Amino acid sequence: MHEELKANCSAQLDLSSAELALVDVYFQERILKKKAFMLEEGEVCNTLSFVVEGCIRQFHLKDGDERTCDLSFAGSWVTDLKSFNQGTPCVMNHQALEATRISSITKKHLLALYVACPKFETYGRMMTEQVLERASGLAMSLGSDSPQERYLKLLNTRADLFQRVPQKYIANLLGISAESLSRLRGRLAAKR
Amino acid sequence: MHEELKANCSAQLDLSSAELALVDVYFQERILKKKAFMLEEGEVCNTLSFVVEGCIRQFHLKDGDERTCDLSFAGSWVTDLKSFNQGTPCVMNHQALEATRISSITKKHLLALYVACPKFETYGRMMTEQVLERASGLAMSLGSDSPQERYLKLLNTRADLFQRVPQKYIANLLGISAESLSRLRGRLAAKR
DNA sequence: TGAATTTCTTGACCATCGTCAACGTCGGGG
DNA sequence: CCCCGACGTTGACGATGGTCAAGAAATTCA
Repeated sequence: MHEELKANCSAQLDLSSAELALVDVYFQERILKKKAFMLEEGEVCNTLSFVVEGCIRQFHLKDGDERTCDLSFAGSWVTDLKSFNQGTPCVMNHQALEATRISSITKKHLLALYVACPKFETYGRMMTEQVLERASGLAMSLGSDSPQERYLKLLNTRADLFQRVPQKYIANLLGISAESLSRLRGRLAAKR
Repeated sequence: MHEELKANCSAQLDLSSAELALVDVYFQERILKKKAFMLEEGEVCNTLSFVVEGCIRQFHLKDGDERTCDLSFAGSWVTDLKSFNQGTPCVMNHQALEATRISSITKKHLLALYVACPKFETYGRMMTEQVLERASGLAMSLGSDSPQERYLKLLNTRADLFQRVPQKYIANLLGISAESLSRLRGRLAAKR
């Protein structure tokens, strides 16, 4: 149980096997069917989740249609940090794009885990940093790069996405419409 | 000394006057002349700064010209969080747009302050959350709203910016060129 | 105050984007 | 096995954006 999560913990923290066993105590495995929602806009996000396999899409509704803001795959942490921290309603829907398995911990359990083993606080801080870095990277790219540059960067770093995820979601992530992404790809293909 | 910072602390934490006095011990006031740099791209950011008065512009160079990514005014915290936390080189230049006064604390002093009075850890967490929320808000707006929507939102929430900050920097922040912002304003003005 | 610099606006031109609509393809569910 | 729906592509069109260049307006500084 929670093998992948434990491996991730062990890679970052120096934990005894007793400490590592705490993961089984406080985390819970959840299996989401394709298209199932992990969290809906307006709810309070009271869990922090580690994606074991599959993919979670974050989106919100803008004038009635969906805007995909992020995609998270195995090894990533997913939560609405503001909602989680402050208990306010969250802004994003979190939906499984594929059959997805996650290891989740509730806020209450997380705090208990911190008490049981303070080393995990370091881990918590690192999760926050991961989420923050992701957000600032997105903001910087959206503010400074052209759609084409963003597309090429994504293609270079995460070519696998295009095999797994419908392009319309990727287009959203790049800040353009699905049609524009299709044309952008066409233009680039024509050039060589 | 540090009156504004202390007021901000007191508003968020319940501190005795002895605890509040720690601010004077660990923080340092800095005065930046107009156009002075607080931090340059590539350096390690080892301070966390509270803007007392004035304005800090964050920008980075993209193909030789500047991209303003954020503007911070009195009451905001400024740092390159990733660089600060991990000791890596920062990505942004931080420049005073006006004569600016800040209360700064180094990483070393911050850790010492946490030891001297753990209540400040809560404050530290809140700073991180403020920075994170700012970054995600920017990312969401850049990904989902049109330049015009972003402009109108900014005008509604921070109309004062346009009195203080050159439009070319605001244009950058909105993700468009200075000329486009000028035209956008022209279009909107023509409509009423 | 007056000159120099910076900032803002405007024009011209082309590239790209969003939208609406139509159409072909593919894959899963009945 | 077939059909329906989701997905990707393409076309047309108007709107908007980027860039380069020039000039007007405002600000700065000596």
